[in-house]
Amino acid sequence: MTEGPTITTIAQRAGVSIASVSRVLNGLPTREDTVRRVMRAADELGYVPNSVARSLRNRRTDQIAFAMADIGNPVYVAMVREIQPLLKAAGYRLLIHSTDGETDDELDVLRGLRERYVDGLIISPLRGVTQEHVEAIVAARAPVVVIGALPDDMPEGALVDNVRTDSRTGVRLALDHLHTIGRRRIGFLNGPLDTVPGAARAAAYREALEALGLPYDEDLVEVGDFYRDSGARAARALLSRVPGVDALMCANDLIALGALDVLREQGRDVPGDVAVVGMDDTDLASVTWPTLTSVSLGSAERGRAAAGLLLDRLQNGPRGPRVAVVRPSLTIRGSTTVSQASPGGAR
Amino acid sequence: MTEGPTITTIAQRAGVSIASVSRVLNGLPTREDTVRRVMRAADELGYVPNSVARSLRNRRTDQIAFAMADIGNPVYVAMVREIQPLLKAAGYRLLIHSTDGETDDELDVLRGLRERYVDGLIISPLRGVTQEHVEAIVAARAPVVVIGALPDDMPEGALVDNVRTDSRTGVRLALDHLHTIGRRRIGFLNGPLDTVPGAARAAAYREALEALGLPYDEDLVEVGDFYRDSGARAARALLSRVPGVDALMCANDLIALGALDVLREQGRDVPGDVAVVGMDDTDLASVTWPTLTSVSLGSAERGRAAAGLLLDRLQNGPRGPRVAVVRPSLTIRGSTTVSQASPGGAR
DNA sequence: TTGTACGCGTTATCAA
DNA sequence: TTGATAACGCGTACAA
Repeated sequence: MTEGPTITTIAQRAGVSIASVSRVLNGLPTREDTVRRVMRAADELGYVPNSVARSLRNRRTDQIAFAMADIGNPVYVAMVREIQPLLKAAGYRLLIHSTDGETDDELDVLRGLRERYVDGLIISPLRGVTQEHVEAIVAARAPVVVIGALPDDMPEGALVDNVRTDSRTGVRLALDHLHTIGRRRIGFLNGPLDTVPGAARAAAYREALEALGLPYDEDLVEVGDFYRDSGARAARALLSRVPGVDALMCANDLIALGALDVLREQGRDVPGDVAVVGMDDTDLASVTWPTLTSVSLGSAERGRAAAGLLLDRLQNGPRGPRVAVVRPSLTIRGSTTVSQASPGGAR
Repeated sequence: MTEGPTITTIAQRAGVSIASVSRVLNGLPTREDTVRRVMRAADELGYVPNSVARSLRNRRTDQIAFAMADIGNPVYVAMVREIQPLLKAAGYRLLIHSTDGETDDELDVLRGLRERYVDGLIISPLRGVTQEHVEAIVAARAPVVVIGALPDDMPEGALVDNVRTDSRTGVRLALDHLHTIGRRRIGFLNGPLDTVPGAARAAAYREALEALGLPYDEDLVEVGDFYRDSGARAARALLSRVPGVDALMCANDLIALGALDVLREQGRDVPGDVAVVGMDDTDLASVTWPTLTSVSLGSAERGRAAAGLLLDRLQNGPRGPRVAVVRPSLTIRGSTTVSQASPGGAR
């Protein structure tokens, strides 16, 4: 009772061999009488197959892992939310790894693949895919989907698919919008430059300015972390350095929250005095006041695409590396449009 | 190369038996020369132990599952965020199950424990622990921690610990606060009554009113779902039925968001005309405008406590069922205090 | 149609 | 100190 029935227990009880039990349990053709006796015994014993033993034999765990920097970040929550039901529907369990964005932790996860405790992995490396990442992926012998940028020179043998977004275009959409509503002194609050998003968005900001014929002024740029308080610090610094700023482009929504805090604290009207745009279009964007215009990088779509690619590879066997690109879009809300900014009317 | 080295491969290469390989790998006393040869062979082959085989042999998976209604809910995110690092530090991997609050899915998870794919489970049943839950827990033979209420009559043999909060006291804190700031017509926006939190909070609301000597008026109560749009609907209904309401107690923060939406839309000042209190004290509460006073039910603490209880049981063997109670507290913000409500001054 | 026997990769016991 | 060997629970050739 305390140890749980196995097919051997059933075999004894039903008076047949373990092979017959296994056959019945797996629905292979068996004499009807045998089927009945086995099923009966299994029922009475409350038999449940041991998934570990099955995994050892079948060389598959029916588990998939998702590794990202921080499960507290709404972007990753959105991804998990899409990934989970897809995996579940396909019969896989989901493991979660939070890496804190530490490259070492990411490498541990990738190397851990060799222990074969999962059939595949979705990973979103925060600071980019290093040579060591690549080596670990090649050595993994389990399919990996990378959400984010991948080096151009991936080795042939790597079982890897790639889901990426185009934050360049994303930033461009935002700056175009700000330009359209008449803003010309557009500040930029970025995250760390040694992260993939940070670096990409920095470059994109310059490019977008150029395309708009606006000068690049490094006084308008502030670098911090991807958090709210850091965003507030950065905003404060930028506003005191360049009081005439009429728009703030923020590298993510949390930074934008911090910026909104400071603007409110200083009594500056949003978007009247300063328009604000966030990035990632998280749930937070519709909660702030004014609501936050934000560049959507399609977190949900990226999650879905990643799960889709992985499942396809798992179910339909080997295929060449693939890339899925999710197009960014701009969700315009109150922080850049007066109409929505004060629905209550005069107040 | 494609199949991965095992201890047998190593044994051949090192010219020793698999037993010796195993000993060396597990750090058991071995002749130094043997150690060197084995380690060398293992290194050269890039050996990594197969976790599934090890699990089969050791009867432990080093995995723990957390099952909750919806990973998109900030309450559960807060829990996961605490649970994950604790498990990781103790050498366990984390599996996530989203049950959508469906009792059937919860039962599937509980029954799935018999497949032995995890060493333990933390579960937060949305609609309460039914007789079927209890049976599954007893049959599980793996330790379970339930976050939420547990029936009084749990059978002896159940390996179950319990983490609960006291939402009665939580609601009481909120209503006391509202009463203190002079509110007397306190509406209540609740979630479904067939959920554990919904039922508990409904009762708590009545009790708290009574304690304050305020009459219970069913016109002041609206029942919907635990979501923002539902909260908005409920608020609209309540406000049109009883325009003179001077406070809204909301059964969670999402409902409160919806209420804030409606109040703003109707041009009612918060907290001047109507004070609002949420519940759960999620990250959202500090993002809204005005910021949201909210009853903290200690999601993070509950997560931590649950992980602690489970790990303790796993590491230190059997012990009687335990209960950890997390005390609620009230985080006062702008939606109930004028001072914080308009920091920008006259505007 | 059924049963025997082996292998999946480890760990642990028991002789030698 | 070491090697042969037996589990762990399941699936499946192969032979009967």
